[in-house]
Amino acid sequence: MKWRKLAESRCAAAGERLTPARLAAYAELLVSERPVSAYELIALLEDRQQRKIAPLTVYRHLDFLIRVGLVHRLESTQSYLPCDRPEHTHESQYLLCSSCGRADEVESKPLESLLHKIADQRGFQPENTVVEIRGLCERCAASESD
Amino acid sequence: MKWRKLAESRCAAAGERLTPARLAAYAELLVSERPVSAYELIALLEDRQQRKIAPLTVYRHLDFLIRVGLVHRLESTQSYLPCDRPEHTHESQYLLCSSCGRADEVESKPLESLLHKIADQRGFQPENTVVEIRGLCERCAASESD
DNA sequence: CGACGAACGTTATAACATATCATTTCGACC
DNA sequence: GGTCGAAATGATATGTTATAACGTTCGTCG
Repeated sequence: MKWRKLAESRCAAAGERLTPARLAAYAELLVSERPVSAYELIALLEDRQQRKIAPLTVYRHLDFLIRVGLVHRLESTQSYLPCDRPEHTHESQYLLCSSCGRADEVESKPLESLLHKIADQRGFQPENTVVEIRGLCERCAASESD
Repeated sequence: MKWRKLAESRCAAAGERLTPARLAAYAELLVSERPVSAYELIALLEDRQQRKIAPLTVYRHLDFLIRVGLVHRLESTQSYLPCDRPEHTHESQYLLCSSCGRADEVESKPLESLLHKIADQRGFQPENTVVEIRGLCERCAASESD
């Protein structure tokens, strides 16, 4: 249950309230072993809570979780997943397996500094970066070569 | 009209047919000074041709143009733009200005090799990479600081 | 000219996301 | 404890992005 304290401390740090509904959405992402779309998340929550949930509700919770740094959005698949390293805010970089669907979070300082250098050279002020490498993870690559 | 010959040669190289409808979609992207969404493209084409165009039609044309390497899709904004360097197939990296909406294509070999190195270290076989740096372009940054 | 596959058209629908406005909850302050 | 205001939620509707299914047309090649 370490994740819960972590979530609480992240929210406290951001001056935001971690309500039961927000926590429930976050918990659902945590138990999923791969990124889920907003509508998949709705279905999961409806199933668990046995009641209807409006899309907007879930989108609001996702926005919140992203805002406080507990969740990331994958742009190339329009899906959401808990941040692997929520201790601190950081830029996200992912390896996305097109076969099994899993996402592997990477944190490469050299990559980040290179991205900023590229932007700087063009007088560009980066606000955030999207880095998503799509391909086959080690396991799927091995089984495909059979 | 250099772009037309270029488009033709790209399609010929890919063993694909460049039909009038495909060319029209490509031309429309070329004259737009910023990335357009699929539905914006539909509206532009309908306006120019004075007839209804179904979404699927445009999506097929976009798929085609992407397949032959004439067009790129921006994942973080779900929009499409002509490739700046269609002479050869390559990975795309973009600087996206959140103020004026313009996209600036970058081709950084060091960045590409770093991305591949990161993947390699994890036994990951990349198929394609998404790199989109969002922020303020030089001009917009200058005018915001007024 | 006939057969085949690629491209296109039409209609419908699925998937993803936001707008608006009313209501409730919760913490801060008295 | 009461009440005020901001934040969160709920309900309903709608906007935006993308694909499915199926039939028709068009071009190429034998």
